[in-house]
Amino acid sequence: MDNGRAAWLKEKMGLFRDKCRENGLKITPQRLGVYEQLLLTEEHPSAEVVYRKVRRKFPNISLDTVNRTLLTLADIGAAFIVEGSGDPKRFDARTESHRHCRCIKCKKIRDFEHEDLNGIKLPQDMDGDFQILRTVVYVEGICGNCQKK
Amino acid sequence: MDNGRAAWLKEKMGLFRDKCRENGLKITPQRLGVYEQLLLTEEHPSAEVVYRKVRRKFPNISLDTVNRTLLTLADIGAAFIVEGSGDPKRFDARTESHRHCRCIKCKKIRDFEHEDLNGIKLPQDMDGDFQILRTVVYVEGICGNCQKK
DNA sequence: CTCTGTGCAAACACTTTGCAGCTAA
DNA sequence: TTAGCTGCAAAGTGTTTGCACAGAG
Repeated sequence: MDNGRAAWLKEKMGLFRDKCRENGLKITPQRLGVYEQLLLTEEHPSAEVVYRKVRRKFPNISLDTVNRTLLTLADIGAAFIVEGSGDPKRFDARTESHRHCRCIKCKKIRDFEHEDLNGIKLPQDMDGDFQILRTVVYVEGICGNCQKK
Repeated sequence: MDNGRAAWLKEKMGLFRDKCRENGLKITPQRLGVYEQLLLTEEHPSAEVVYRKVRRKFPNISLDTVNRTLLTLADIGAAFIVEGSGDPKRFDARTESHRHCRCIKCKKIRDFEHEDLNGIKLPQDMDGDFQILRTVVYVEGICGNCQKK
């Protein structure tokens, strides 16, 4: 099992190097380290968490580098920013069921209704004991206004 | 139309007063002002934006009050915090399609797969020109661990 | 009168930016 | 060699907390 995982890791790292080259990015030890830690963790870590892990291997790495590297990874598609996180809190007084669509450029949020989304059923017991409070469905994209620019 | 809207607003504000009483909250001008602004706007404003609006009517209100009031509104169910916003960015190196479920207490995010969610179709043209980049579906709730506490 | 809510200020957490030196290609 | 990357420091933004006073009940 461990062997399989080691091989998987090696392959992933190789693909990552390729991806860096394709995008004209230099292959630095820090970059490799950050990516490796992100691959090896099951959590969906914040920059801070990655930082703490990477520092075991690169004691001199800075939090900024981790931060910038993670954003770079997201840029070239080697990682994702977990949906919706990061911006200031937004509030909504509409209590009826409705959906949001958010422009990633100007951050505007518009409401919309869509039938298919309302009927979604989820596993009521995920691994036995996760109490579901709400199911979030929304759409991210670029609004007409921002496309023109 | 304006009359209809005025009546609607009056009714909403009345219900809000009731809700405050039910929850043992005092009815203060600031609280009413914040809620009213949130009702009247179509955007999904941040605390800052609400603050600027409310200040036209209550020049002495502070940003903190707006902030706290909005959180209180969310607490008693008079408003919602728009999904996923507010926390630090989180990253994920898994590039295959999968879903997240997030515990609102400990902020842990776990992956899960669910068939129904993958087939979702969205209106390809919302109001004509919104370019959809991705459809986000996730589940919020309380994980087994946090329920025990 | 009492106790919650408000306003102010300070602390805090996370992110972003500028710059000088370093290093992969 | 040189363009891009790193590390450090500082500033910016949004949120939280502590406390004294004011105002709702």
